Formats: sequence, C-alpha cells, structure tokens
Amino acid sequence: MWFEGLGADAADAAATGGSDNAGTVVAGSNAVGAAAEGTDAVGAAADDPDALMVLMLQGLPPKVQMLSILQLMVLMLQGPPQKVPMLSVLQLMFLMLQGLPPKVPMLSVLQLMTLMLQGLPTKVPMLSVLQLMVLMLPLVSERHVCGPSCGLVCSSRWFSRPSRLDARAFLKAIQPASASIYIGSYSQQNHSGDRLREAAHCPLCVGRFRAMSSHLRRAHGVKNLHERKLLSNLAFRRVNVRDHACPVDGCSYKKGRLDRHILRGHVELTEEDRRARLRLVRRQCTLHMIRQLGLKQASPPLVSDIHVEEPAGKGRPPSRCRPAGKGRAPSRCRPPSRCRPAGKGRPPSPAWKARTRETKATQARPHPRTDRSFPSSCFPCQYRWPAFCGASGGFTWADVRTTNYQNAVSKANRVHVFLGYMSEGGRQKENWLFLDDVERSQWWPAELAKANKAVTTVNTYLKNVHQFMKYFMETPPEPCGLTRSQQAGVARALKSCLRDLGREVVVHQISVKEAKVSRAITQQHLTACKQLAARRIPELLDMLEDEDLPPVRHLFYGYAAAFVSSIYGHRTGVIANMRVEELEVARSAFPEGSHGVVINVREHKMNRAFGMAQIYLTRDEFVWLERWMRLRAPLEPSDDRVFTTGTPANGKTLLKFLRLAWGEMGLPRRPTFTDIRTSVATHARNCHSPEVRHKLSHFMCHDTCTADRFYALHLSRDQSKDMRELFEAACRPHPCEPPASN
DNA sequence: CCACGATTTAAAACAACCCA
DNA sequence: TGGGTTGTTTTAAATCGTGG
Repeated sequence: MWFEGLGADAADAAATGGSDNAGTVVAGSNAVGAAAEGTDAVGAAADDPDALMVLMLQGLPPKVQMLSILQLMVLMLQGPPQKVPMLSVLQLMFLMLQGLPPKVPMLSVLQLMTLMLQGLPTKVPMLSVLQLMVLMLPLVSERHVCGPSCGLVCSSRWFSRPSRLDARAFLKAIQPASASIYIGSYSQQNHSGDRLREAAHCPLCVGRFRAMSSHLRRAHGVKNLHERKLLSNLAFRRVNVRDHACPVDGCSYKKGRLDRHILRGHVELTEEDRRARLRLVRRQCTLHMIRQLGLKQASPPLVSDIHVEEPAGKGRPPSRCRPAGKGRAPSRCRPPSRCRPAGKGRPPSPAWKARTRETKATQARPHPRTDRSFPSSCFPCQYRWPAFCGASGGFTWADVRTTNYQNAVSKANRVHVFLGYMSEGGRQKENWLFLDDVERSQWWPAELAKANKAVTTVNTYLKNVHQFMKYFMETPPEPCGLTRSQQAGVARALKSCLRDLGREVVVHQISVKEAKVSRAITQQHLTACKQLAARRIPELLDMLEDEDLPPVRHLFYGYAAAFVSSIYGHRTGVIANMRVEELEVARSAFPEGSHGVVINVREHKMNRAFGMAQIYLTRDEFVWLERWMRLRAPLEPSDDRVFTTGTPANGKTLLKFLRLAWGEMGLPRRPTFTDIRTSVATHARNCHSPEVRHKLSHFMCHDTCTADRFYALHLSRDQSKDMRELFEAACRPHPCEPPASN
C-alpha cells in the first residue's frame, strides 16, 4: 500500500511529525533543526532558515535525512519557493507519501526541493492531479486495513453512491493521516478521520465559528491580515508555546515542550485545569505578538483590543498566569444576530446540498450553466492542508484558488463523474472491471451532450478521462482486475470518441470566432473610449478629492481600466495586478520633466515568457494615477494593488467597473477585457508591418504566431479582396504558355 | 537524423452563476 | 455582496509527423 515505499525512519518521522513539531509553523521555531540532524553543515544551519535555504540552493550532501511532511511544510512556509506552483508542492508531498517510483533516482527531500528551487521541474514531468487521484483511488478499497505505520484513514463510503459522487466526501474518506496533521498544539491532534475543522470560540466574543477569519473580518472589522491570523490561530489553538516557561506555581520548567509538559507532567492538576493553563499561555503569547504588531504601526490598523489587557513592553508572556477564562477580552462584537454561532443555522452539509441540487435539477429545466445533474466536487484543501491557507510569503492562497486549484477541482470532478457513470447499476467497483464496457464509455459524450454541455466542453471532459486512462494503464491500481488489453480498449474507445468529436469541435470553434468578430470593437469606438476616458478621469478624481464615494471610485476604476485597455489591449490581470510599489518604481525611474512613464507590471499570466507587462503613460496621464495614490492611502486597503477592491478576485470586479464606465460613455454592447484585447490585436495585425506587429504583440504579451493563429479569421473585406486577387494572379495562365490540351 | 511546421495537450484565465 | 463553483476559452508548450 501507500506507505510501503516510505522508509521506516521516514514513516516514523511522518507519523510522529505531527506531534513533535506541532505548532512550529505559527511561531517559526526551530523544527527545521530536527529535520536536518543528518549532516553537520545542515545542523549548523538548522536554527537559521535562511542559511538552510542557501544551503539547499548550493546543493546538499547526499546524507541528508528524509524530512517528515510537516517539516517540509515548515520549510515551505519559512521560505516559500516562489517559482514552484502550489500544486507541484502538493504533488511532491504525495510522491513522498507514496514512495518514489523506482525509476527516479532516490533523492532526499531536501535535494528534491533544491531541484525545485532551481527551476528544474519544467523538465521533470510532474504528476498531474488526475494521476494523483489515481494514486489515491486504490485506497478506497474495503480491504485496506490501517496498520501501525500506515496511518491512513479511509473507507469505501464515497463509493457507495456511485451515481452521485461527492468529491468532498471522497477526499475526506481517503485522506492520508499525514495530511491530517494539525499544525497546532499537541492537544489538537485528532485521528478521528474527520478533517472538517471544528468550530472554535472567537477570541473577541462568545460565539463559536468555523470560518473564524471571515467572522473576525465581518463581525469585528479585523482588517489586518496578520492580526486576523494571530487571532484565528489563537482560536484554533495554533500557537507555539513550546519554548515558554511553565505557568504552574513552583514549577521551574522553562524550555522545550511546554505543551507536553503541562498536559503530561502536571498530573497533580485536573485535566481541565491543565488545559486551561495551556490556553492561557497561548492567549498571552498571542497578546504579545499582537502587541508587537501594533508597535510596528501595522496597516490597516489593528482593531482588536485584547492586547491592551496586558501592560505593553514585556518581551515575553509572563510565566505566572491568572486563572483561565478570566482574561477574556471585552467583546467588540456586533449584536449577536451578526455573530451566528456554529450549530445554529449552520450551512447545510454537502450531502444536504447534493440532495437539494438533485431536487432542483429534477424540478426545473436545466440551464446550460446551472444544470447540476452531474455531481460536483471540490478539493477541500483549506481543511486538508491548513498550513498553506494562511501562509504569507511568495505565493498567495488566492492565486492557487483561481488557477491551478480551480482547474484541478474541475478535472478531478470530471473523472469522478465518469467513474460514477461507468459504475452505475450496481457493478463491482473494487476490481475496476466496471470500466470494461467499451459501448457504455462511447455513450458518455452523448450523455454529456444531453446535459447541455457544449461540444468543446465534452471534448475537454473526454480528454481528461482519456488522460486518466493513460495514467491508469501506466500504473494500474491495486487491486485491478482489468487486463492490459481491456485497459487499452477503454482508452481506445475514448480516443475514438475524441476523434469523432474533432470535426464538431472545429465547427464550434469557427462559430465562436465568428461570434468574436461580431463582438469586435471598431477603431472608432476604441478611440472614442480613450478620448472620453481621458476627459472623464480628471473629473472623477476631482469628485473623489471632495469626498470618497465608492460608486465614484468604482467608476474611476472602470474608466482607468478602459483607458489602458483600449490602448494596449492588456489582459485584465495586468491592470488588476498593478501594484503600488510598481507605480513608485516607475515614478522614480522617470523623474520630473520626462515625457512619460513606463509602468512594469510583474504579476500576470505570461510573465514567465514575456517578463513584465508594460504600460506607457504620458506625464499627464500618470498624474491621474498619482492623484489616485494620494486618495487611496487614507482608505488603507488590505492589499497593495493600485485598483484595489479589497477582494482577491480583483479582475472580476474590475470587469464590472469597466462595463459600468463603458455604459456611461454610451458605447455599444458590454465588452469584456478579452473583447477589447482581441480587437486591439486584430487592428494591430491589420494595420502594421510584420516587424511593427511583432513589437506590438510583445507589448501585449502575445506571440505573433499565436496572434496570427487566433486572429487570422479577422480579415477585412478589402483584405479578403486583396487575398483573392493574389490567388487569382497565381493561377492566371501566363500569356506565353500554350493552352492546356484538354 | 534533423529541422520545421502541424497538431495536441494542458495550464491559465475568464465569465457566469450560485449561495449564504 | 463576496466567496466559491462550474463551464468555456485562450494560448504557451510539448509532441508528432514529414520532407530533405
């Protein structure tokens, strides 16, 4: 099974990592030290994460011991390797759990991480999420028995409802124990298999909540991310108190494992008393950290006042403590109606949701987008890998949610749906024989089409499932009753469906392109947009300088986005991700008196290939942004995006504002950023020489060949006429040539 | 065998929608 | 209204096929 490939030491480390290193993430203690005991060099760097990272980059000696998963996570959090996409980290973790495949030379985890940091994974094909799913599927077998070193928590629950698979339940059912390691205090550990985080007491009021961060933000107005994180960690007992002095009178214990010391050592106290003392140390530790945060004049300003409970200025929470529970802060909570305690009016369970959907689907005529006749799923990553959720540093959780994460969720879901479809009718699931039904698999596209899926969507689904089958064939799960030829048969059937679908897909794509042409924005409208925006933006800024009204601000965002977009056709992300810092860099690079300013935006889709997206603004235009920056500062937004909306899904909101402004300008239709981009690209292609086009495309972060391929259909009438003349000229008989004999 | 164009794959982005 | 999910499109990168 899964853990067989994992060496005994490493398995032990993984199994005990949860307890031994619990809490290290929160306060960043020296858990890495334990990881690195293998070599002197690493040992020396153990207390200094930066030094360790440097060491890793330099290449490590081969003796380094395997790290436990938790230790790896700690490493990640302490020095998130910015180049590595989130999923590959998860994939690496799964690889580790499964034991490395025999063909891969055995590397220590640190060496693997070194490779990843050096950017090699582009050459090393990473496992796709689907492949991971396949790896996970065998665990679902009833026969799996958790041994002492396995620690897997799984059941065949999810397979009992094949027609309506619930990926949440599925993932919950098969989660490996290592993924359920709590990054929290020892007492928090829980091997019950239920990964759903329990509701906890809010540190600022009496309510119990599961979505603590949301509660803190909405109910208490805790806008500062760090403050919210500290409070949330306190609520969920994720505070590292190991190195603190024992609060029990007369006890001289000072360092090491305070959590274990209190819970196991002070047998003279009742269990409740022991826990209460631990709670208090955690609370005081948090107060201390919040106080430190307050001293740094954090922005947005802190709102919780629990840190004023204690006189400021002490370096460390005192070892003496008041009885537990009495130090609770005065509540700043809004009336109880806003603070809905968990348990009352709790959101419906996924199972309930599934039932509701089912009912709805049967009652109403399915809408192409809203049809829920196929099961939905998701990766409950926020519960399975809690340490990543609030990780600060190189990557943001929001990034993962919007791209890799969403796509992974979709793909996994499609495979579930397919497996569910194939196993309908009480077929035996454990041996996978239900897949050996070529005819049924060939009906799958028709089933999807019946559910109003577009042909391209059906195509995507088929590709996902085909990809799944390919991986299945390469690494058949245990137990698998399918012979090689049966597996190949299923894959062939899927492939042939894909081929059949090919023609329809092309027709569909052409119609999509036609629709795109019909949405194209004329040069006149683009110019009008630019001129109107240039006139309106200063007016809006004047209004904002008088008074900050959100509707005006939103309109300003919309006009600014429309202005930039209508000139350069940049992606939404380029405008949405423009950062204050980047504006400041632009300003300092082009001092007063220069004719304009270039803003380099770092974070957008193609930045790996094209470097940074660039926006050139004249002095006058840049002044708008400078005025906005002055207006923006007092608003104290939670992120550093220039056009901040206070939400991570910035582009989505920006489109709304763009359309708002577009409407106000009296321009036709409601274009998206992509429509504008397509139009700009098309006009650029039509008006300029290849050389100029290449320059323009690069500015838009487009490949010319890509642009040609996707915008080639957008020939104007005159161009088409020219084209025909060229063809006719080529085929016109030459006057000197003799006429054809027949 | 290699270069180069064509085709396929899959990551990433986007937009609409749902729900609490 | 914001956060989350799903369906669809866009497009870079990988792979395949073919002619020289």
